[in-house]
Amino acid sequence: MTIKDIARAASVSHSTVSRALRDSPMVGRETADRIRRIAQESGYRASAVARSLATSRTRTIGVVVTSIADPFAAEVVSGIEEAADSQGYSVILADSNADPEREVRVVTALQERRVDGIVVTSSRVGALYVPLLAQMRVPIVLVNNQHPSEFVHSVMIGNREAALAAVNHLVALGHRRIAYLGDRFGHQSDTERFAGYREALEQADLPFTPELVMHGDGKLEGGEQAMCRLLSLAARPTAVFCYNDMSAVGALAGIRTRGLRIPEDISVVGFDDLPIARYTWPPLTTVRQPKRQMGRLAVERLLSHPTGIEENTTVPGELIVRASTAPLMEST
Amino acid sequence: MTIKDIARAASVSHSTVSRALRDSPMVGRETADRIRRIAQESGYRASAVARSLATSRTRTIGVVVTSIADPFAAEVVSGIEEAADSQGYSVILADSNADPEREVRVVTALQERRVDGIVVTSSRVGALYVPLLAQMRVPIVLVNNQHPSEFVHSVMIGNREAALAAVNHLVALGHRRIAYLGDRFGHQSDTERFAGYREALEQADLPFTPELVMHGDGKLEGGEQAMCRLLSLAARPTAVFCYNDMSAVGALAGIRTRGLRIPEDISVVGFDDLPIARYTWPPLTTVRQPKRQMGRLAVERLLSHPTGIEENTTVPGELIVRASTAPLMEST
DNA sequence: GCTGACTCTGCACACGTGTGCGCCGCTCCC
DNA sequence: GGGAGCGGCGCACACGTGTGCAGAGTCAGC
Repeated sequence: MTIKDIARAASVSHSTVSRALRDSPMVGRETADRIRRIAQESGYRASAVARSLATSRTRTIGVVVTSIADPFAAEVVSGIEEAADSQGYSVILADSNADPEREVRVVTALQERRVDGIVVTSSRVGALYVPLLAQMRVPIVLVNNQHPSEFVHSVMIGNREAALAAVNHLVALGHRRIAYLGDRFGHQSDTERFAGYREALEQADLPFTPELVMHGDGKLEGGEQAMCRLLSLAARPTAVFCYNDMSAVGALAGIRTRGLRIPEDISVVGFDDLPIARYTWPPLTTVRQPKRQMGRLAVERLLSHPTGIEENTTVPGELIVRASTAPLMEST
Repeated sequence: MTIKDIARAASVSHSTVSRALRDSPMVGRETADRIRRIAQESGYRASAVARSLATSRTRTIGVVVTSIADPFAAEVVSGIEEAADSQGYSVILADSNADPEREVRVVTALQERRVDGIVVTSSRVGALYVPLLAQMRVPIVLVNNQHPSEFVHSVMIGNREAALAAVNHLVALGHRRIAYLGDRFGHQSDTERFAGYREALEQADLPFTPELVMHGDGKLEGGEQAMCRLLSLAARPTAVFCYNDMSAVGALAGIRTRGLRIPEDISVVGFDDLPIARYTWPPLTTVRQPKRQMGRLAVERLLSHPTGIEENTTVPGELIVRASTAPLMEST
């Protein structure tokens, strides 16, 4: 069932059909109506692949994630999908699963599929495929990451400021031994949140203690393990600022396994404000990222700057205080 | 940069280049090597869209989800991606966001993009787009859902048996007032899990009490609200079997807000075994679904049964007993 | 040396849609 | 009445790759 079949049925040329279906003013009123009726009745669906070949635009965007099972990435992708759909674009999902070999494979695939743009979320700085991406003549938007290069835009959260606010919150509650539970993969977000942490300590005239910095994997397991290491310290922290909510939830579990109470014995702050954050016990104090909106913004940047100069958009985080943080107890 | 440019550089016809790059035995050894070297050096990437047009196969599979932000769907998609990648297929993600209008839009898009197959996960029975799907001449696999139709395969968990085992576990612990916290969208999974619940009651000679059945939305909010309704009953349940882990986590929060303890006052069982289930407090007793494997299986079915007769694959669930369930206390 | 078989390469067309340009017929105006 | 202008339509080619078939070249066997 192609455009030619419609043409035959309507006794016109295929060009006229093509124009009629695309609402071109070049075709007469009733001819167009007749053609559209026939197309409708026969259940005709234009071939996007033929159209792509002819127009050299595919109306697809590639989305690269480290893992779609990561809730943060999933929320961002949800926003991307929404914006893409509303503009008539489709999303090709490329899950690298943090496997370097697979990273280059999926990026090669996106290149062959001639996607009109690429959004990369939660990538590691210096990942193998970044140079590959750069050589494609296609706009790229990095979410929560930056890369010095042309064709690369970014949508970021104000990491340093948000981390500063989160740690200031702990300081204001009287905490002095505040740990940082980071991520070990060298994300730019981690570096910047850590910088905010240090800045808060400095502003409060608190000493920076290297032992109070531990690295997880940004996931539940790593968060728990890193927390356990923190709890084994001779002088353990009374509060922890975590790289993200998943780490924080892991930390909550680690703390409870030791028989300690939250927030009485130790306060915990996360980052992301995943849906689950309201439902942990106790509910998690965290920094809200407008994850869906960031996804939508990424698509907007992509489609409005076909190949312009680099542009970096920063959205603010918002500290959400719940019950996992409390004033320092006198006992310590 | 096309196949013709390579042809010119190698002083051969474009046909020979096409064959050389596809490792056809029809082309001479050193000619092929020369062509491949030139292609390599010039960074040539074949156009998947032109190839698709010529071969009328796109090597893409469409994945329809109600929401990619749902952790169960995300895990399944992760498995789908993995299997697709290993077979050289790409995934087009179509997130319907439970919006009927958008459902038909995304399915139309998949149709126009000429995907080679479709996996639908967590759909609602009788969703608007199911007939649309059926009329495409493309293999379809439903995950945790079935639909009587040709071209439709399915990969399911043994819902009834698993639910039976879960509720039997509660019965064995001495519980007699066991609630079912379901889903209100009419998923087939919900119906089947509910059937397993009733069967377990029957086998244990326990009466079925309609008030003990409440419906959430399969997400955190709905789980909490439904749980609150259950706790408002004059004779409240001592155990709850939940449709899925997200509902269960919501239920945990609802129970705690009432100042009750888990599992001392009330036992909770989930379904899915999401990563988070090990990290709730207390860790959640639940039924494990091999989510990634189900995704991989779906792709396998898709690619091995281009258009054969309908085939239904069922994988078993596994009860994982953790700390959210305990023997009934004497007090009640 | 001729013939047949085999290897390698190129020609030409196909896939389905978009589009520049030319042609036809009508209308309007001088 | 003739020419200009214009609306409506078709011709032909383009997009980049795959492939059936024919033809050119080589080699071995008789």
